[in-house]
Amino acid sequence: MTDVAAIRSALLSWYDREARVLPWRTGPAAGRMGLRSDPYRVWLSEVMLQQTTVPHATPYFLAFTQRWPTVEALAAEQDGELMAAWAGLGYYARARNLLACARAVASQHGGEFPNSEEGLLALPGVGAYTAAAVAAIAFDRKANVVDGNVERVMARLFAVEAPVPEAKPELKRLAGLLVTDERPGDWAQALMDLGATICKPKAPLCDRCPIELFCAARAKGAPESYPRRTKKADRPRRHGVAYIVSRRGETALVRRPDKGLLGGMLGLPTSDWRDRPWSDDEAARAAPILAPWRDLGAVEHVFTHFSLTLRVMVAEADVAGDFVWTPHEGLTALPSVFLKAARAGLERLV
DNA sequence: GACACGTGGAG
DNA sequence: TCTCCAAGTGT
Repeated sequence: MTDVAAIRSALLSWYDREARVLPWRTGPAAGRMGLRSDPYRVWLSEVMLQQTTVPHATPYFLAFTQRWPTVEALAAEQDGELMAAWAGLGYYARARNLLACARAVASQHGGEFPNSEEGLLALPGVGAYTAAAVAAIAFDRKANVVDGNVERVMARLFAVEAPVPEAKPELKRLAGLLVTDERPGDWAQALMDLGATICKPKAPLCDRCPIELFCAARAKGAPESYPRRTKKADRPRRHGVAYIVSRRGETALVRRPDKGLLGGMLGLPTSDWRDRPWSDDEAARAAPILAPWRDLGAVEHVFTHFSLTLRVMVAEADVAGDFVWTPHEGLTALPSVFLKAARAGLERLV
């Protein structure tokens, strides 16, 4: 691997010129002065960015850091407030783990994040990637930071023929060959920036790539065909009913159990989500209260592992019950699937 | 190792 | 419309 030094030099130079300005990054000037990023902000950004695009996560990052400037402030927040602030970002286990992690750091680590990969890895919601990323970016520790971007860059740089996910260990090994003690945080971010802006999944911009000359996939003429992938299984469809119980301009919500889909979030009461559609009678029987239900049509929503056809039913009912009553105009801090159902329902209600 | 777990943008 | 997939983790 005589090219290691040349590849590193080319990519780090590119990063020094082209690094994107992102709210969780300190500027290159601060980096040269030896200033590290705030571990809290680095950690928060890394968790938010898991399986999530920069444009989607950015407004949440800004809102969170304004409202909770420190890990202690976050640790002191109520569960429900945190979950509401996370609504719309998806993968809600991240939010539950975020709070658990903040509380662990506050109560067991004196408010300071562990500064080693191993220590970070022990925290809730911090896996191999996030531990390595925070260690490298916030603490300047040498770490092999491997996310989807890095896997793609490695698959192309070395023209790895094995398909992912089978090739993941090999891709990680290859990434490790390029890691040194020099500028670990910048190296990790350079590699990820390259993957995000140049070495994109489709239509990579090879003519702008600083390491094009080293790229085996480019030499073969089909960089976009890496990494090889195995076919994905078809996404099944499920059917459910969501119920809008309306009372004087308010709607009944329920807190979902911590485990499972949309865990810990507020949502509309629903039936089970099953393989077969729901008839009117079945929908009425599965409802949270006895009432004259009106059919308001259906909405479609796609989750990672299934598609959902969700019928929306509405009833006016002056009931008590174990509900969280929320004004119609306040139905904003909900998972997107319920936002979709509530909006469709309330539109058609008028 | 396989699967559960959200969402929205791009092509 | 439809497929892909984005700075992954927990079980």
